[in-house]
Amino acid sequence: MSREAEGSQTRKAELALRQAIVEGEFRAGERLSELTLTERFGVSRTPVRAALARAEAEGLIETLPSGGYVVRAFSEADLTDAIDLRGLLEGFAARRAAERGPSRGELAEAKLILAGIDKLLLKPEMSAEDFDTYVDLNARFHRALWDLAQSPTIFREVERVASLPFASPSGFVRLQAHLPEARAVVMLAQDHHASVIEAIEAREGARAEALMREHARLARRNLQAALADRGRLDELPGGPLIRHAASL
Amino acid sequence: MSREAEGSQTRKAELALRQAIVEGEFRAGERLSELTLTERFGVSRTPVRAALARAEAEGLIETLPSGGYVVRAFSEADLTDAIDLRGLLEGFAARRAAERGPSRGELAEAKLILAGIDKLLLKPEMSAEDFDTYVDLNARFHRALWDLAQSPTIFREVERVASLPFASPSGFVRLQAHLPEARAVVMLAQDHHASVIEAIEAREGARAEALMREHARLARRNLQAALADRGRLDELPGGPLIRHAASL
DNA sequence: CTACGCAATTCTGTATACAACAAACCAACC
DNA sequence: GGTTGGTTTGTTGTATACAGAATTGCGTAG
Repeated sequence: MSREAEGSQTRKAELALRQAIVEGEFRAGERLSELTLTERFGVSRTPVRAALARAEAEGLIETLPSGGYVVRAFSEADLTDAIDLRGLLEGFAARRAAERGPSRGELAEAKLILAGIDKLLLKPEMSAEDFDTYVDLNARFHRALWDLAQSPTIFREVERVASLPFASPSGFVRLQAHLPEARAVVMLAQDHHASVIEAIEAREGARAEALMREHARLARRNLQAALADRGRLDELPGGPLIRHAASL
Repeated sequence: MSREAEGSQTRKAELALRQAIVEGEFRAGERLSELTLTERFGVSRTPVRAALARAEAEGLIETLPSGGYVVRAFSEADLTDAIDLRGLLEGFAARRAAERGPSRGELAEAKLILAGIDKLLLKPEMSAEDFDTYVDLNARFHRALWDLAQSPTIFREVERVASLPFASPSGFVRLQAHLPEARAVVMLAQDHHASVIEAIEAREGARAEALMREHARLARRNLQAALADRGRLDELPGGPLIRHAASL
């Protein structure tokens, strides 16, 4: 059976494992027994094993010296590093795109997404549904940007770094939803988006790079705000995996 | 049995597979049958499977839509992208190190390695053995640099990007060995090394970053030289995996 | 009450059997 | 001769049995 098949047991185990970890159903540092996961996911050990190997490659879990896996614990420094790394790679992608000079057609998709977000921002108030739409459009914009570098290698690595729930471009966006300044942050982010496309079009590589680096700092800002009042963090994807200075 | 154990069948398969691929024992695009590898490595399918999964995570092979793996083919663009990516991440590590300001003790190891390379360069001519020593010291210097950022996340990613044979800091060094300008390139590289440590010590983050990016360009220069006369490339680790414009 | 050692259990590493799928091949028919 | 159909072979996906190692818990001795 194909590895990418929807009905594949391996895929089933991968998705279930990923979801269980990200939703905090295991405590950070908890050992993941293959047999336990076998019962839980309703598949045999072989697919579970494959899922564990993949999760380790993604950085969600880590191996014990004596064998087996434990759920990884993330420090605050890990989070900011991951976010910065994402910004670094997105900045690189943007610079490459600018230096290469994409055609008008290649830029079309990104501009279309931008217009969609602009339209959302026209509304005086954003509903929860609007916010979902925004999260989706935001994710799509970032992927479109990665694609503009026209480099499978770069795409691969930035996708990888952004696969951690915290480092994802949409990772902390949801956290703003209930914050009063949410709208302002979204508008700021959208200005970054528009500026980076403008920079790419004008072949201003350094500017495009700097913009994406700064853009990632918005995520760090949201992270800081979330860390300030602890409660919010747990409702975040992957939130429970964050190890706090207090609980060290 | 531990996954890291030396005698582990999985480890055996991982090493054997990696070596076989890098040494070009498979053609690029060739399908890797699990059963074939099973015979070849003298282990069962389970460890072979684990080795394949790992090799895919490292980017040496890729999955077919219908299942199974094929040896990845690298275009020239893939190589330069991988090298640039390594430079980007090493630059980030260097900048982080500079901004953080490592203690004298933390810098000691890097300086020791630098001194070792300086000593090698004092000799009027470098023997093959000297070159091996240089390759080793060079690799150690780079790892020491990655470590100076004091960030497991950054270390992890730069190590990952540098795990591809071409992107490795020592990837193209061996290629210079027989070139007349080898000595000059090594001296240039060593100046980069010394300068980046100096920049880190002086907390000059932007300079440290720029230096490491430029440092990686040396690898690109070597790559260009190697591509110019095709013969040399095959004796390189991973060389046979490079797909040429001519053979497209 | 604590510390040490032994035993039982649980876990992972490994091999292998079985089933479903894909591709290649051959043959027959148009 | 080309195409289509079925068959056959090889491949991967999955489950599971077995062995060795690690961990846990208990009992005992100090």
